[in-house]
Amino acid sequence: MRSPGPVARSAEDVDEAVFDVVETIPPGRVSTYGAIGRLVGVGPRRVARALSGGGGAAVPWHRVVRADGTAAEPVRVRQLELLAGEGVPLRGSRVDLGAVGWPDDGW
DNA sequence: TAAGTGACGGCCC
DNA sequence: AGGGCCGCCACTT
Repeated sequence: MRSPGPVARSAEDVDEAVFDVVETIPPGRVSTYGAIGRLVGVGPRRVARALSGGGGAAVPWHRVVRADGTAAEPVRVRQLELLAGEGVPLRGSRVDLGAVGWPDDGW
């Protein structure tokens, strides 16, 4: 029928899937590369690669941080700035995922 | 084809 | 709490 085994999606489709999920993150909430990857069905590094390629102004890339709550080096300053700007509580230069993590542990 | 690289993550010390 | 190691995976050289 459609796909015989491991979902053979094109690289572009994976990017789209990642952007789609990221756009679902509510303002004031923050997710991680690993969490997004789990929802999409790819590894965290693949998610990072998708976001590094841009994606469009509609994609709130700043709501995606590392599993330990720190921001990726190339965008660290800018990202913390944007997060603080939308009311995300920061502990130093680290996001408190226990408080604003998304999705909720139920996923 | 092999080796290097990166917006990562989990484990161990 | 901080830092090193190694595994992962797609892309580049």
